[in-house]
Amino acid sequence: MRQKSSNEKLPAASEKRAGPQGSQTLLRGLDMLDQVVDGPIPLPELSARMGLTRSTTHRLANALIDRGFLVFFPREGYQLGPKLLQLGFLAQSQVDLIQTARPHIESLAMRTEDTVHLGRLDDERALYLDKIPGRRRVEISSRVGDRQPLTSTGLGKALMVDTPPSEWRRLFDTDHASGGVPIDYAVWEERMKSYAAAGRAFDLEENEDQIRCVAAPIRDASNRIVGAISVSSAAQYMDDQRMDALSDDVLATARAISTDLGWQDEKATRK
Amino acid sequence: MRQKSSNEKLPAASEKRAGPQGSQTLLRGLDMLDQVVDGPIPLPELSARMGLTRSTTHRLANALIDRGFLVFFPREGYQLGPKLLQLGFLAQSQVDLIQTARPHIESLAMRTEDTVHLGRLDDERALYLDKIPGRRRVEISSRVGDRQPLTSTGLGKALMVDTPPSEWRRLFDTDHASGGVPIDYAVWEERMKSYAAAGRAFDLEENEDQIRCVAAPIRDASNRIVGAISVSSAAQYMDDQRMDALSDDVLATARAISTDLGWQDEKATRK
DNA sequence: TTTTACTTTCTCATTTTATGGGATAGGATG
DNA sequence: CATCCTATCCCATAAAATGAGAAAGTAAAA
Repeated sequence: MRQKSSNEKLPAASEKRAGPQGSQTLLRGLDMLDQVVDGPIPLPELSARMGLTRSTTHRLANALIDRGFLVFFPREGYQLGPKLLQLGFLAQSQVDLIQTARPHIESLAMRTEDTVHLGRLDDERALYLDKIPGRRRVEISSRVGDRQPLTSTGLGKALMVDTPPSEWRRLFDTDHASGGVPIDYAVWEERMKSYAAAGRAFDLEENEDQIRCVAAPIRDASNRIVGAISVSSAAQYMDDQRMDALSDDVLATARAISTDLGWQDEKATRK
Repeated sequence: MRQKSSNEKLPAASEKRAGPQGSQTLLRGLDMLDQVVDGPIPLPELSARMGLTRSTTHRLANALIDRGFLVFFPREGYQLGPKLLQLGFLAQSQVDLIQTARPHIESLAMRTEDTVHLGRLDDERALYLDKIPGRRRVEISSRVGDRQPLTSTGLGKALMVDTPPSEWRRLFDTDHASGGVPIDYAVWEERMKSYAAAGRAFDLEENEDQIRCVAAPIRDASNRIVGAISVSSAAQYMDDQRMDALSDDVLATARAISTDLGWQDEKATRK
C-alpha cells in the first residue's frame, strides 16, 4: 500500500523501521510525533514526511490532538501537545537512575571483568549508588553510600567534565584541604582539561594506591550530568593502552544509560 | 466489536471517551500510557483496566515499547519509557506561554468585558507579556514589556502566592524603597495571607488609583508558577462582590492555561 | 466586493489490518 | 516434579483503517 507501492519512487526518508506488525496505526501515530519535534509543521508537509495521504495523516493527527499529544494552530501547523509535558514529567519521577543503569553496568562489568561503579553528585562529592564487583580478585575499598572527593576519583572527575574551569580550583582546594596525597594543581589541571575535552575521565592511582579507573558521565533529557559510571581495576591490569581502549566502551555504556534517561545525541537530533 | 458488542453489559469504567473514529488502535495505544502513570503494572492488570484481551494489550504494549514510549520489566510490569522524557523535554521548548494563553485570555476578556493581562516573573518584578484591552473605556496604563512591582500589583501578588512568607518582607521593602504610595506592611501582609490561601490575588487600587484587579497564577507540569493572568477594571465596575464572582472565572481560566502547559490537578491525578 | 489559491475537513466503498480465542512457552513457587 | 501464573505466539474472522476525491473553510489577490 503506502504510496504507489509500484516502484518505490521515494528517496529513502519515508521508509521507517518497521517494528512489530499488527499495530500499523499506532506506530504511524507515534512516529508522527517525531516529525513534529522541530516547530509547527503544516498538514501537507507532515503527510509528505510520513509518506501517507492527507486523509490518513489528518485522521491520525486528529486522534493525537484529541488526546492532547499534539496541538494544532490553523495556518501554522501541528506542535507537540500538553499531554507530552504531563507524561514527560511523570516519566521523570518513575525513572530511577540505579534501576535504569543496572543492566548496562552489569553487562559492562561482564565484558571488562572489572569492578563497575555508579554514582552521582551529592553536596560537591561523588556519592556511590551502586557497585558490580569484577571477576578479578582486586580489593576496591569503596562501598555503596560512600561519598568520595570529586577531584581525586575517576567518578568525581567524570561528574565534573561540564563544570566551568573557574570552579576547578575551589573544588580542588576543598578536597585537598584535609591532607591526603599532595598533588600539584598545575598537573591536575592539565589532566582535567584533557578529560573535559574527551568527555570522560581517568584516575591514576590518585585516590587509592594501585587502583586506576576510567569514568564517563551520564546525562538526562536536558543534557545535564545526572551521574557517572566508572570501571576500576588494579594498576597491573590497567596500563595506558587498556585505559584508552576501555574509554570507548565506558563512553558507549554511559551513552546507552543516558539514552534510557531521555537524552539524545545532538548529532542525531537533526536528521 | 469491543467486547461482546451485543448488550453493553460492562459497568462503566471500561468505556473511555470515544474520540474521533478511524483510529481505534492509535487511541487505545495512547490511552494505555495513562494507565501506566503510577508505577509498574503487569500485563493482566493492564488488559483488565483497558478492557481489552491480553493478546491485544500485549500487541499494543509491544508497539509502544518498540518506540520507547514504554519499558517492560519482567515480572514487574510496564513503565513509562525514555521517549516520553525526550518528547516532554522537546515539548517544553516548543510551548510558548503567550501563544498558549492567547485563546484563553481572549475569551476571558470577551466574557468580562475588562482588560486582561498576562505576565511572568522577571528579576523579582512582574513582566507584562500580553494584554487584551477590554470593551469598557478604561485607561490602563500598563504596556506589554513593562516591569511592575510584585507586591503592589495583582499580577505580581498572584506570582507570589507560593513564595514563602519569610521572603515577603524583603520583597515588600524592595518595592516600596523608592517612595510610592505608603502602605502599612501589617495590612498588606494580612491581605497577602488570604490571597495565598485562596490561590488568587486582588489589587485594590494599590498600584494605580481607581484600578482594581483579580489575578491568578499559571502553573506548569511540575506545579511551579510560570506566569499569571489578571482582569483589571475601574473601581466603579469592580465592587467587592464582583471581585468575588470574577475569582472563579479567573481561576478557572488560569487552570485551563496551566492544563495546556502540562499541569494537572492533584485531585484529578488519582482516579 | 469577487476571484483565486490555497489548507483543512469529510465521505464512503474497498481491502488491508487489527482482533481475540486459544495454544504454547517460560519461570517461579511449593 | 507438579502447579500456577505470566508472557508470547498463531491464525481465521471481521471489523477498522485506508485513500481518492469531493466539500468546506480561509486568506490573500484582483
